[in-house]
Amino acid sequence: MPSPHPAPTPQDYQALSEFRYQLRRFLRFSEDAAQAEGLTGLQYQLLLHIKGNPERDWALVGELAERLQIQQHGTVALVTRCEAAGLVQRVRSETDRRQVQVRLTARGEACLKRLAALHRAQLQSLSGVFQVAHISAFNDQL
Amino acid sequence: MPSPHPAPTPQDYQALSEFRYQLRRFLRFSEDAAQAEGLTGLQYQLLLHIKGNPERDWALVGELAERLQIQQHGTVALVTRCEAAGLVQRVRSETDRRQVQVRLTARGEACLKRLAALHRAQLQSLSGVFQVAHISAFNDQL
DNA sequence: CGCTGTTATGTCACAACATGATGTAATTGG
DNA sequence: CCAATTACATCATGTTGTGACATAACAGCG
Repeated sequence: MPSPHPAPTPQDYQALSEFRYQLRRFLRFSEDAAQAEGLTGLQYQLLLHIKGNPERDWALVGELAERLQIQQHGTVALVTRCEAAGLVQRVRSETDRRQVQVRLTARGEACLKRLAALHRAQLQSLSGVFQVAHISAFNDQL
Repeated sequence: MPSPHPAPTPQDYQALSEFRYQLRRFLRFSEDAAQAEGLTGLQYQLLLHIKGNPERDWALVGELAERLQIQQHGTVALVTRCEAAGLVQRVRSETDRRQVQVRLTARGEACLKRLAALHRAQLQSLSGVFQVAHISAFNDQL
């Protein structure tokens, strides 16, 4: 058994290509929106994951690394850039002095608020786009 | 009117954060799968967009730039790296000698075939994940 | 035909990003 | 109290994406 998967059909290639295209278009929108606020796409995502935690208004470096799916030391560098840009603030944990709590500054919060509103609107207008690729091309075959 | 959008709710932030998290997880899968074949995620996408064209078995640099949503000269560099890796081949167009047709090599085609099969399986198993974020959290409010 | 503007690709320098290798301080477990 | 682990950090390195710019080929027009 050389391959555990059946060979992709021409329709598979087309659907995968279209899916990645739509994905890139959304990420491009996100990147451009972030840059209009003076930040990068990654910096926006970092702020988003701090604010997106339902339990606390801060996040640990390691938690952010998991949400961003990058290495911890990549996150360290990103937090440093965000801190230099005045978007977040490092606070040493009282209970465990190894930990660093990353908190939003007022400026970070304001940027995030505007960007999140834009993204919410964009995703609402895109409802269905991401499904199209895999539902119509893949699930139809099931 | 300072803002054309209503302020995001805590649920909006959570849903946006979760959506980007799932997106990153998928992209991480894609990146890892590509690296297991010895290429990068971008290189896989380039191959995919060549093969994903229903009309031809090649693509112009400019067309690839649009599908990848990056600048043309960024695409030039990517094509050069793919060519160096033996995945694609540049062919000057006969009809318009400004144009360069990017074609898959046998090796590129083989890598792509395996990666596309993996991605198809992964997306099938993910059916619903991308919807979850914006359908459940956004569309419910409409 | 020759001039101009546009299109398609390419080059170069630069900053952001992601990783591997490695380090340091704080906490935990025996 | 020592060893192992955890959390964060630094450094050097390679990839990536962009802006500024260059080159070559086509297209339209007088």
